[in-house]
Amino acid sequence: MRWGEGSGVSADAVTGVCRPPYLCPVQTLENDLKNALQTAAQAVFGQDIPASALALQPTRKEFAGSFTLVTFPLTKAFGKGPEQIGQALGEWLKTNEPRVRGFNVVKGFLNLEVADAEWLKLLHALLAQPATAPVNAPGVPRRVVVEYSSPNTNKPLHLGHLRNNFLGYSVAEILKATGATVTKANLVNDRGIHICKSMLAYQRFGQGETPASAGIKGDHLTGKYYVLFERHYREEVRQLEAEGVAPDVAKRKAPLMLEAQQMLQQWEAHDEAVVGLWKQMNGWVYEGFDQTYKNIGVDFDKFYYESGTYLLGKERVEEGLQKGVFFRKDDGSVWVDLQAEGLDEKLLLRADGTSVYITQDLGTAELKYQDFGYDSSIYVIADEQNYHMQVLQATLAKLGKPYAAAIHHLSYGMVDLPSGKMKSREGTVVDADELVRDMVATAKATTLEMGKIDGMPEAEADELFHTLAMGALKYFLLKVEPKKRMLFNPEESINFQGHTGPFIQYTNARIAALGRKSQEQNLTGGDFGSVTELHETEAELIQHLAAYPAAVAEAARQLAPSIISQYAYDLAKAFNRFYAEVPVLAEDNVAKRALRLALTARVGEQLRVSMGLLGIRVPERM
RNA sequence: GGUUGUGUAGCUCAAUUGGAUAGAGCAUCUGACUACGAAUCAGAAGGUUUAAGGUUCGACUCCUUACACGACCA
Repeated sequence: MRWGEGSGVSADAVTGVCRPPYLCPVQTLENDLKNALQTAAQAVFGQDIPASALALQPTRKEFAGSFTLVTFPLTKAFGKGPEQIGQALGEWLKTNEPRVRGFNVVKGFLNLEVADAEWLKLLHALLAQPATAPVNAPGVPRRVVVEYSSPNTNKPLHLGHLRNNFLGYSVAEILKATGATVTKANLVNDRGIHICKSMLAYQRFGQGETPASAGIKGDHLTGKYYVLFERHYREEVRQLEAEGVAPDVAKRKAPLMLEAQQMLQQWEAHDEAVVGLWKQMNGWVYEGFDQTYKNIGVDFDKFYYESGTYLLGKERVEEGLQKGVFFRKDDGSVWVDLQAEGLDEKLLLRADGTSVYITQDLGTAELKYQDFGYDSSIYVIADEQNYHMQVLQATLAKLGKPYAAAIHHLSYGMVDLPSGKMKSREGTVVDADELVRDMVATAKATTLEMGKIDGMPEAEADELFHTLAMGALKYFLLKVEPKKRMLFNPEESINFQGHTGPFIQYTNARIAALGRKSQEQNLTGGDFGSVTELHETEAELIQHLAAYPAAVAEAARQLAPSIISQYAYDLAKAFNRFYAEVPVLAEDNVAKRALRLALTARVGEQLRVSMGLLGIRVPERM
């Protein structure tokens, strides 16, 4: 990974120093404790703790304490056993460091208990900054293009696209949260043989049908003809094979395939009729995509079209030939030799001069760099393209492009169904629009059954059902680490209880209800400076709140929304524990009540912001 | 065949990048709504982390080999 080598990284981001515009309070507490540990080590052992051993980790739930130092690595340098070291450091801290209220040593682990006053200080520091303040994330690039979605215009979006869209959107938002300048780009694959297939089928069987006349979304209508092509084509192949033609020959020589190829050539030759049909059908598809994108809540700053970049790609191929890094074979086709890079020879331009996928990728990369001068260009693409992306990067490097090293493939695993892999040609896909519709229906049924939104206006209720459905779906797809394959079981996978989006949404609805009630009862605000002691669940909540910057920074470094989803879940969980254990509105002590209200409101905001990074909205009631 | 990814509780996923008794949710069982929303909380049960070696204070994590599944490249 090449994070941080780009020139646009700010000085603060590089040094890791956290300054006011950035959100970083827990780091200061951690740093204070680390400094104290260093002082203790000097005082007790006359030595420094090496930087590699100075990492504090959150203490596990089953032990007392908040931060833990692992003392095993110190045994050699200090010439003492791990327990001895822990005990000695702990005792020194307890008597000399007011931040440390107590400690315990379990084997090689020194667990530090932080004084309540310190948590209260931390809470004040947190509240002094808006929850939306950018997060200090050393090593994360500053100018980023995130390319995602990148659909083909011959069929509607399916479940696999949803994972892609949610990942891309979320990664972009997470990077933005670190203060990076992010462009969301969508490279539309609007040309090629697959497009001609649906065009050809439409010409044959369409009889002038339009989305309006058929009452079907444009992308679905076009997809219908794509499937129709495949069906007739397979029939032709079967017939040829029955006549004794070899299977691979039959596939190439079936009349429909030959016609589709001819159509592609006509398109490249700007044949008026073909281009007209192409424009018409692509227009339908874009209308359909727009609706879907809007419905699932993703957006783009910039659209690229392969029809507009493949010529630029051909220029790059020419450039490579002139530089002598590409070569031409006897049949006229152009190749690049990447064997030195551990890859293979790769075709860049066919013998007939037509482009292949990678031709247009070369053009698009160039164009993106011209437009945005990124230090990092992220491609959200399924892992079946791993090899292709390596080839692309290596080829750009051969061309000596400065941006080659900035390319990063965010590779994600396929979404499997219980019945196996989705295949659009065979119709075994989960259609995105249909899935969302089903989810909304389920959310509606579940919510109405709960009976908690009686009297809510219909429009508002419909929006709520949509918010809940998308929350469940997005959370489900984003909580899994991207590179892992995942299983989607339509009946069982989507829950509204447990480790889900709606669990977190519900937590926020409770918080919002507390907010409403405190308004009604005039219990708002107030100073809580007089509070000196905290309930265990309160301290825990503060620690979770303060962990937000670290979670965002890590998510940005790893391009892993799953880290954010885990964070939001932990925070909601901690709040629900707090909620079950201590009264908020019913607390008699005015200062304590004020503190709990402030804490509650902040948790709500933090949940809203965190879920926002996943593209999930949180409702006020549900 | 070559390259590469994955393999953790019945199921779906975690594990702060080498740290404690491997954690959550679903499903199963038990308890809690006249303090603020039970889509919640508290608890029980569920594991030889695919297998066998190795590295070390310490391995789901790193190394070697094998097995299973997937993807890509001929």
